[in-house]
Amino acid sequence: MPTIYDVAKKAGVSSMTVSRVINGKRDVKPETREKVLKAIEEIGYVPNSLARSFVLQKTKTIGLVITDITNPFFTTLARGVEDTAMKNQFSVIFCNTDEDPEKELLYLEVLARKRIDGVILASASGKRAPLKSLLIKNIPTVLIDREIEGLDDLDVVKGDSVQGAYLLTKHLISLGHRRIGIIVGNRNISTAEDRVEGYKRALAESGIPEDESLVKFSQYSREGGYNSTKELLSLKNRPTAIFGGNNFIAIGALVAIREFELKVPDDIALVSFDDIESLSQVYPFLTVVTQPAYSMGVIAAELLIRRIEGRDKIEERRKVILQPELIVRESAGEKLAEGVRGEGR
Amino acid sequence: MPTIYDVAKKAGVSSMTVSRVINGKRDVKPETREKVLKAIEEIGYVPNSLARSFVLQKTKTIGLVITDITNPFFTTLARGVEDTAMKNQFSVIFCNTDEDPEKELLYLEVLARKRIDGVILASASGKRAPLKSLLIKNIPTVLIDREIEGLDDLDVVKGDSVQGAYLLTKHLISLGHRRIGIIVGNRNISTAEDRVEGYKRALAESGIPEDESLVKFSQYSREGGYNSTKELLSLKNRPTAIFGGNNFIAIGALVAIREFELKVPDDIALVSFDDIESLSQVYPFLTVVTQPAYSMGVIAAELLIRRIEGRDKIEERRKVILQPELIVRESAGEKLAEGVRGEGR
DNA sequence: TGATATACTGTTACCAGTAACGTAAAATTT
DNA sequence: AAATTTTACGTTACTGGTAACAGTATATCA
Repeated sequence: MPTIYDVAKKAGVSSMTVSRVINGKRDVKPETREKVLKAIEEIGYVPNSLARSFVLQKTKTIGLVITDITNPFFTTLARGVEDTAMKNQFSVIFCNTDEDPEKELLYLEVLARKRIDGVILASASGKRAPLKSLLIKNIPTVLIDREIEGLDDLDVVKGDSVQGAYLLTKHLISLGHRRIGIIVGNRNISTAEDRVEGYKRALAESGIPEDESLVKFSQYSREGGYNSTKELLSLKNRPTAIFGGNNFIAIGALVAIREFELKVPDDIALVSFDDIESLSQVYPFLTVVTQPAYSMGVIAAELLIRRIEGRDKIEERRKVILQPELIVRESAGEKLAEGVRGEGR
Repeated sequence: MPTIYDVAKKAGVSSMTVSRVINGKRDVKPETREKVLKAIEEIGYVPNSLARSFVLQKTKTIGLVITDITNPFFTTLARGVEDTAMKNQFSVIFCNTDEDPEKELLYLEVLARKRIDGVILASASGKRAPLKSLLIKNIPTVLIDREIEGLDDLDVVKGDSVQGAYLLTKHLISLGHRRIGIIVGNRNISTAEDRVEGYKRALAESGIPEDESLVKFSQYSREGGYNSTKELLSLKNRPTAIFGGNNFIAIGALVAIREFELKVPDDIALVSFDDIESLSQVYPFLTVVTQPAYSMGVIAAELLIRRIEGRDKIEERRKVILQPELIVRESAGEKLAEGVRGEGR
């Protein structure tokens, strides 16, 4: 593969002149520029950003570490990150951790070795933070969706899980539900705790006593939703509504509910944190709280890139909290509820 | 950031010895290895793969160029690619072209500059192939999902679109439909042509005359599906069934159908090429032909990596064609159809 | 016991760019 | 016309690894 020296020789100039032409620097006579451009064309020269990155100590690449690109929330978020990166001439390396802290660590190590300029991280590690090692190595990092305890100096872009869960729970309560099961992810993950907190706040506000058997810290996955829902449905005093802590949990819950030969919303209500766009467009059924995933990705990427480019040198740590939105559809039995509420229950 | 020389000095050895330890080469005395490992630990050394890639001329990175990660088909495919890459210690840079050949070209240029080891490409360019320039530069490439005319020497992994469309059309015909509208992507894209071909083959086999007004080369997007469906529904002689050329088109079609205040499947049948997993789990309604997207990603990545590692030196170009599967659900009016067929229509 | 093989470690050169500095020629100022 | 500035280049050194080769010390062999 031809190098900058091949071009230089062909054009009868030094490699520095070629370098200047490629990088659009001034200090090159127009005729010289033409000569060089022609040589590049003829030779079919493609600059080697590897070498460039190596001397400049910047790679124009960021890492995106999420749990699963297959989750529509992260898909959309990833799209926001990529679009923004692209706009700023950055590339994105993407990594799926599957909620496995070890895999996360492995990926971060790889990314650090590649000397990426920064990381956007939806961490699976939560409280235990072995990844500290990495972050200490001074890679600019923006946490997304989830916070990490003990790393309070990092930028964060996330949704307001407490408020979202509060809204959703309130909605269920307003429809007459008093026994509401909630299923969230692993206790280590900040969103899991936050969503339970919002849920409990709504209960408290309505004077409904907490029942720990209705609160399931499980996994943010279909299996998690499925298993925990079966547990909830097997309770002597079965809940009348289930709050799926994310979209995958809600899907798993639905499968379990179907297995119990129950109907949503007639026999049991089901709501979800995070929408599933492709579903809602076809079948606007699930009542959900939705987060601006795309914006989240965009904002995180912008923040990170600004940090990388050093435009934010003086600035303090940033924490961006985006507000969720309640979208009422049918899965909580809204129509039925009209009547229930009408009876002044 | 510490370098290999810092480690070497600390351990009292040469940089080569450190290099050997890092890369697990033999020829290092156990005690020396220990010394080096200790120094690495103490200094917090992270190898610089940038420098390594630079001298070794390989980056352990592949590029994944698709049209839109937001499309569940590509999401799943991407996951297959990433998992396989990860397993082989490769990273993945991902790129969304939005079916824009210029963006595609831009990305390929960036990837070439980064000296990635290979590309997996779902091209938006189709017949015009400006990307030839890139491929000529000898980057191992595997085409995925779509072929490119004139580039017959590249490996391909794709679904059998002709067969898939044939199955789906046959199914509609078996349910009594004779006027079937089909909407696919841009004519440049191989899957668009293939799907129309399969559709026509099924029609011909059943002695149904072609009607070009029922064949829409549009865009593989919701808007494409939406607009073309409106056109189809505005025909004097409206089709009784619509074949969405991919999942996004089907979603757009559904929106348009709803706007016309038509019911699926009572007033009109709708089928789709490519499933939408999160939808079908919640609401198994759409009758579809589905492709093994994950496997497609895995196979493409394996093929590419084998090529990169040179294990396939002698081997000819590979073409892997995966078979689609018809999943009959409700959106083509299957139950109703029983009756229709019963009447021997 | 000397010759030869083996195990281990170091030296040198190179990968493809760019920053920083240097310099000659042209342009401008005095 | 000489001095000074500006323009347009070139030279050198360096980025952090590794391949290839070169030792040296120790083990094995004839």
